[in-house]
Amino acid sequence: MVNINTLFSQFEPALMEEIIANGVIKTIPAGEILMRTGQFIKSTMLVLEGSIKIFRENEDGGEFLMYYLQPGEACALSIICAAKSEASQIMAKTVEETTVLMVPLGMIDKWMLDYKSWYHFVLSTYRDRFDELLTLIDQIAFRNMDERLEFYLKRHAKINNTNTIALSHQQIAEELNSSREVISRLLKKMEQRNMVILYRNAIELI
Amino acid sequence: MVNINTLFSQFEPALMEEIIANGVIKTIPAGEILMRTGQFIKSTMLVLEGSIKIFRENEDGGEFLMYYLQPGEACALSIICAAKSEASQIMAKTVEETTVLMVPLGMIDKWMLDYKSWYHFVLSTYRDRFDELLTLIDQIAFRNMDERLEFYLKRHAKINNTNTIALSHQQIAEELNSSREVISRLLKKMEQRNMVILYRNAIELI
DNA sequence: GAGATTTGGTGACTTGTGTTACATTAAAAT
DNA sequence: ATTTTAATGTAACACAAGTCACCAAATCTC
Repeated sequence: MVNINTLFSQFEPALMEEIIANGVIKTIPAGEILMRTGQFIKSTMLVLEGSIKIFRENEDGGEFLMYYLQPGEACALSIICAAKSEASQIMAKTVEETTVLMVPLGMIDKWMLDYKSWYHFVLSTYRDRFDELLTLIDQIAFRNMDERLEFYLKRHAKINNTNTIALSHQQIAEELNSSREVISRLLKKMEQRNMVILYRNAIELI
Repeated sequence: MVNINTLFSQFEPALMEEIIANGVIKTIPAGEILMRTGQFIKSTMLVLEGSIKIFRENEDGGEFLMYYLQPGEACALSIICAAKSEASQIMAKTVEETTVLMVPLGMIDKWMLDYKSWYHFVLSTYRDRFDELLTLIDQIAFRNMDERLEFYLKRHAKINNTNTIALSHQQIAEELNSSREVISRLLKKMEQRNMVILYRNAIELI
């Protein structure tokens, strides 16, 4: 069982009680789509365990990575859309079995006024996602694929707290909106420069 | 004199009074830098007249366009940047003579709790900028330069409410992080397809 | 174990776009 | 009016990255 109090220790006790009273804890298997482009958002969620990938789908079904939601984080877009009851522009999918706390839309507005810690949490969530998008724009606007790949691998390693990235070249290519051959080629070059060791379905950073 | 009441008609009277009491109206000449990468922000601003360009500077001084702030809009980033001690990666600059209403940062938090219309305004500002960044990511991740140029011209025309875009090829190239020759080439092709008419320092959309 | 599928490696080619170099024309400055 | 500067046109080339074709090895399925 996840300890919500530890994960969201910044919340004041009264807010925590309300969250527990109004929220629904749900465990979702890996690879499930949580939000589809154009879909209306009925509730927001706080991630308790696992991780959620936020991405944009291209014409060929490639899942262009925007960022990951980790435990202790919330979906910024759902909070914003909640206020306006508008359709989402992005897709969300669990990358592993994930436990979330679903919070009804009505509560979000209410808590903003009632709890300073919630207000700061929401603003900080929004700020962090904004920053993440700025970094992404930086990458795709100014960096070549070799730099983007390196950045991607390092970030992946950091998030999963390991030096071994368990992904196929094909999966990486899709998340970077590139092609398998290009990624294979660049990875081989990185291996020759002793930056990585390549295995089947795995890449070790050194 | 600009009519603040018309521009921000959604604000409740009490809020409007506070805005007028606490805000400072300032007119800034064209081409002035309002926010520099890494700068600390002391106040946020509501645009009353003119327009402000939000962009990212690349190594060569090119001003990669993110979006424009128009009358009736506020700078979402100023709130975001203020709370973060780390360097903001964006810059803001007036594109024409611009009148803004400067609001001390302390007021922003306060009004969020006191005035529902302010709360909705700020959240809606966030949401709109987020949307704008998503559209930008879409463009640079999935579109070729010809499509991006077309999108850029149409948006520019729409914002300025005219079919004639008064920009040099060089300026356009910088905002799209491309080069002058490439833009000239693509514009010529568009002219041959009867999509535009090219003048010196101006492009007419047809 | 045989065949099918997934994953990765690689060479040849194509395309989009950035670069270099220089010419031409319009506008501004003198 | 002449000179200077800024804006635009264009050809030739370079390079990153996408595509095609095919192969080899690992893994899964029956």
